[in-house]
Amino acid sequence: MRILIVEDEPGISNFLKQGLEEESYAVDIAEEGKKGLKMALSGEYDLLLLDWMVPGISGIEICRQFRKDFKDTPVIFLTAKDTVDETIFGLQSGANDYIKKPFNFEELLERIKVQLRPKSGEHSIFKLGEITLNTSTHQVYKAEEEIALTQKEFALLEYLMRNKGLVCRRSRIIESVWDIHFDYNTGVIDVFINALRKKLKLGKEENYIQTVRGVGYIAKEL
Amino acid sequence: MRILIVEDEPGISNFLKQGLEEESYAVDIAEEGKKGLKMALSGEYDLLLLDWMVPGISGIEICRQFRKDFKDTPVIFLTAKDTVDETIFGLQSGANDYIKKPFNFEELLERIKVQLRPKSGEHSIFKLGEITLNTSTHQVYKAEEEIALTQKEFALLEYLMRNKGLVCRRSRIIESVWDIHFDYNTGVIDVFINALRKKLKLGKEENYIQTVRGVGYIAKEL
DNA sequence: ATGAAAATTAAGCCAATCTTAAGAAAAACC
DNA sequence: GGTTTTTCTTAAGATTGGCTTAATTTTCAT
Repeated sequence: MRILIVEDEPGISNFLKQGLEEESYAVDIAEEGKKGLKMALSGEYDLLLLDWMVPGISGIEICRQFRKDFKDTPVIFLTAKDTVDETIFGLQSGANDYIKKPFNFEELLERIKVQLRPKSGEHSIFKLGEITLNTSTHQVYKAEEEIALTQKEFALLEYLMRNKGLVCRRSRIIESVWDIHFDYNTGVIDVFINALRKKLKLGKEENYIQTVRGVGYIAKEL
Repeated sequence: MRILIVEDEPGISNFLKQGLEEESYAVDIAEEGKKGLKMALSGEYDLLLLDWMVPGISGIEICRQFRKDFKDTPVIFLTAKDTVDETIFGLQSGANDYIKKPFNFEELLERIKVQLRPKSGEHSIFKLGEITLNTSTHQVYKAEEEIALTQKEFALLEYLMRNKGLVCRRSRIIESVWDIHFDYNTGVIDVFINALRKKLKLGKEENYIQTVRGVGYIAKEL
């Protein structure tokens, strides 16, 4: 899941970026309005976090422009203002939610999850055979045993399990998990798939993570 | 732990009742708003599950009324709606969480546990291996020996022990222990973790406080 | 059998964390 | 009020462990 933050205060944006990345979202930051709008219109993002006041174009204007092309991508405003009028104005310009600064990170996270849930059917717990992955506690179990995974391993497994039963193309994986949008002819994915299979002890009997030659990988029940 | 469900569809409420009882919660059901509010106000319950739409009084109104008298009892909304307004109203009326129908039972269970966790802190004594932490006397023991901790050290250890077995993200720690809601890329947490490990004499043999690279820390039994 | 794709392994680099120490802030004391 | 003591925070160097690359081996499809 990719999130774009349009916010000119590095303190806030970096805090958000770090926090959200710990929740395994891929996060980009635009510090200025025009650039933010341009990036948003690229269509690469699943959710927008807009500051009300940014240099260049205002958050409202970005939202309105963005809505012309993207009807379904959720937009959340970060706002210092909390008058009813501003709020209504923001919602009318097409925002899905707003949160007042200073905000509690967990609340923001909940709201982000709510916005993304309808699209992705997000649950914090995913299952694949006897493998259980819990995004909120960042833990993975195979049967009763806890499996220690690194961040990238976790993010990759989460991506595969989120898309259980669907073939995941290498290009998509590298985009979502690594946030790379250009050429990717390295073997990173292979290495991490390898690590996952090893740590999860997936033999030929239980190859929950199968390779789809020339395309990518698929996580599926046997 | 007693849970009250206010929900008019017998299918859903009975499903919940059965599932929750298997998890050894005591569950009562109110099928109608006014009765639900009355039962809730009896003060016998540790948690409320409110359907958004019930005959009589709406879930929101129940929540609001209930909050007047009970500030600490968690309320979770079961809602078919997920529009912005409803969500905001729900949270503003004092709900602690909400979950959208149709929901995953395990997810609901997780959320219930999260809400009830702080209450189990009423015991005020937490244990982690041979470490004992008593919030009411503000004392920490390792085996028989008392360990003198400073405020922040104590707060950090308490946070970790309250969340025993769960990965604690750095962003959450800095929010809960330091009350910092913005940029936090200082090494404060590291320093205090270090101090804790030193004072508690945690070597590689008994690393009750483990670091989870890129995410945070976890307190767990070995 | 052959070439392309994927699996596997090892090694260097880089970033996260640990550790230490010193300065700043707060609390306790006189 | 000022001094001392304790605690908190910052910063810098050392260390660890994860990420990535790249080279080699294996597998697969034609």
